Amino acid sequence: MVKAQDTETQILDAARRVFIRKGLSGARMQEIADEAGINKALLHYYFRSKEKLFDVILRETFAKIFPSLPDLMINPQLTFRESLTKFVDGYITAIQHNPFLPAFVINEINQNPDKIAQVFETIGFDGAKIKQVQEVLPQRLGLSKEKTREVIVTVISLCVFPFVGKPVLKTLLFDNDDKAFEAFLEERKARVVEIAMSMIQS
Amino acid sequence: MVKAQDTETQILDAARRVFIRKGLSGARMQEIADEAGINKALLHYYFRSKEKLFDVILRETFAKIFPSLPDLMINPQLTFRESLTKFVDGYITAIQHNPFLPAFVINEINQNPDKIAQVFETIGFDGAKIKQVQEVLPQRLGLSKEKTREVIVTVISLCVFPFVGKPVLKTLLFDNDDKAFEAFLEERKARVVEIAMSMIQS
DNA sequence: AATTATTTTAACCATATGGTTAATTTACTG
DNA sequence: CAGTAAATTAACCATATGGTTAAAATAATT
Repeated sequence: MVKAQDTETQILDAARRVFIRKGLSGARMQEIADEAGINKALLHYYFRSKEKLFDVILRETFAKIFPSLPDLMINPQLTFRESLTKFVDGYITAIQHNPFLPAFVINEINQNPDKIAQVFETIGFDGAKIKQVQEVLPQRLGLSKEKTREVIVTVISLCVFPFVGKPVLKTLLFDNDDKAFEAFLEERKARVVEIAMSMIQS
Repeated sequence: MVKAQDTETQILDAARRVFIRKGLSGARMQEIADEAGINKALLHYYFRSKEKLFDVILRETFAKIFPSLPDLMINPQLTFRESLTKFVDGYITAIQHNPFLPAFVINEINQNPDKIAQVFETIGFDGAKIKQVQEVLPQRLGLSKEKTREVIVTVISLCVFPFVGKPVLKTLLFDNDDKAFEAFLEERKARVVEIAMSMIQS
């Protein structure tokens, strides 16, 4: 049983790469097996079916892409501005390391919205925690529930969209210059905080 | 030849629905044929292959989702605020009528970024027009090229992201209340303008 | 009406694909 | 080391899938 854990990990690594690149319907079990350097039957031996394997990856990816939003409010040692800066910085940096995750999640969730409930539970975002976010954050910001939602949607939109829209934005605004686009994302971290703060003050 | 045009339209209507719902790899020629109420061979008779049919839909969809950005600057009778309001309003409304287009475009373009050049040309966004946007708009706003990009990315992010992130946002912030989410989008039209304007003034 | 051209369909075809199985190899245990 | 359990593989299988074809139906032309 020395190789068991190892094989499982190899499969997950390969599956992650292939699923994120091609999506559920675009991925091929044979391709995953090849990329893992193992026999295709092993995929079923360890994970039973394509769907099951996919679900593991989807949940795992979800966990990566939903950083602890609660951190935004739970830490009372920091001012809100500091919390927000930390959040935006960490979030954009995380996506920079996995730039294809957002498009992957968006696509698969839109394809199968019913999965969202289970997936959220898997990562510990149950109803209780959701309510917590919905109630504690407005209190801390001294804003209405509605206004708080505005701020959250704004922050997330600004952090995530540039990554999913990258091919188009790069073509339209950056003359396909990768370096320039990366630099832009870097500057954005501070800018997003400014935009959000100005919403709160007004 | 009375039915020719009609059949072609029926195929396109069906293909649009299926491709946008399932994407290129998820769509099935048989499903498109069934939805169009015709024999599968007709799909190939009219459009040769799945890819060719898909490309027609992708280009068409692209045209829908890239409204005349140039309008933002060409019309000098309006103040910039008025232009922007018109743009944001029109853009969000357009997406409201086709809420799945953004996720579709994002997914397919990320899957195949090389297609972006041809697709852009098809809708008349050639190099010349792109340069025009990049140069005229900063001039009109009295901002640097960089700052102008910030504003554009912000506006597009804020307009588009809520639609692609809808399942997640609805669960997380709106207790899955569709009505509430729609109302939020409606309010957003004005809010997005405010955010963009405050960026310009500072 | 007869002939020709176009449109439509049913039946196929080759291949791809997710999944299974029986046998083989490797690792573990007494 | 023999025997058992777990891991791995090659060969299959049933079905789905994009695409083709030859014949039938419909429309256009003379």
